[in-house]
Parts: sequence; C-alpha cells; structure tokens
Amino acid sequence: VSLSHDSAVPVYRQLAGLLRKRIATGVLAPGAPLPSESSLMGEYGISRDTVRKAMDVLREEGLAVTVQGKGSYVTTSVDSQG
Amino acid sequence: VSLSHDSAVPVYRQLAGLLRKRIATGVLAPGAPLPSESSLMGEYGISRDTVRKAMDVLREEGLAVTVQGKGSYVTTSVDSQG
DNA sequence: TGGGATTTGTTCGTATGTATC
DNA sequence: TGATACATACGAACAAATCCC
Repeated sequence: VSLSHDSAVPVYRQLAGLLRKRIATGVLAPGAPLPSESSLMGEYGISRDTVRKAMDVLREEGLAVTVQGKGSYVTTSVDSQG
Repeated sequence: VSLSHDSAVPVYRQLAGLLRKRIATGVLAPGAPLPSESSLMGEYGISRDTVRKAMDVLREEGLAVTVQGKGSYVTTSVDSQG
C-alpha cells in the first residue's frame, strides 16, 4: 500500500481513505490506537503536515478522536455524541 | 468588519489596512501579538497565502515583526533600526 | 521531585500548481 | 502577461500533554 504524488487525489486524502478502510474492515477496531504521526510520516515518506491533514479528515468524519500527548484512536460509542 | 472579493482593492490589502488601523488606534499596542495566520484565515474565510501577503505589507511598512514558531507582533522601538 | 522521551498542538517559512481576472 | 487567490506539500521551531523511570 502506497501513496502517489502523481494522483489527482491529494496525498492527505489518499492517506485518509487508506486509514478509513482499515477502520471499516475492522483492522483498526473501535478504541484501537491509530499509528502515530511520526510512524505514518516514516512509513509513507510524507510530511507531518500531510499526516495531520489526513487525521483532520477522519476526525471530521467522526471516525477518530485525538488526545494531545497520547495519540489518535478509532472512535467508540462513548466518543459519539449522536 | 469584513473583506470583499468584489472590491478593486485586493483582499490582502484590505486586510493589511484593517490591521494597520488597529495598530494606529492602539487596539493593538506596540509589542502586542497580532492574530495568528490560522485565526485570520478562519475569521475572514481567506487562504493562508492571502493572510501572509497582508503581513508582508505590514512588515514592509515597519508596523510588524514576525518570528517563526511564535507569531507576529506590533513593532516596538527596539524592533526599529532607524 | 525531576528529567527525558514520545506525541500531539500551534506557529511561521518556503515552494509549487491551479484558476481567475 | 501579471496580479490575485486558493490548495497542496514539505520544513522548522516552539509549546503542551502524557508517560515512564
């Protein structure tokens, strides 16, 4: 699995889609920690800025929650307020 | 206070003028921090590029100084070298 | 109590591409 | 052609929260 800079789809959206699929398929279960920013940077050879934009997307979609100093986690029922 | 895209005056110059007035009237005193790029982006619904162009104008006029990782500040006497 | 490592939060610096006027 | 404006992407610095020893 890799990301392309030669795509019409921005890299940060490609990464968001990739993580979204892991969540949808249960590879990342509710409450599970998502990879840290630095690990995603290293794994895909992208900048922190791009990683964070991808996380922004997932948070807006309600799929992830982030805690400063800890990390990001797949949303659980208690994280949802709807 | 808002900015218009339907003006002969570019948005970045409108923003520069708006901040210049705040400085002139003392709303923003010497040494005071100016709003961050992201807050100005959000407040006026404009891009970072446009915000930065406005700050360029203020710096050229000697009204503001900018420090990476910190922010921009209204010029004080010690900031001036003339 | 303290210090270091890890992680996220926020800020500015720079470059490139695209679209519009 | 050039100025304006937005989006994307990578860097760099500083700040704050967490965790562990």
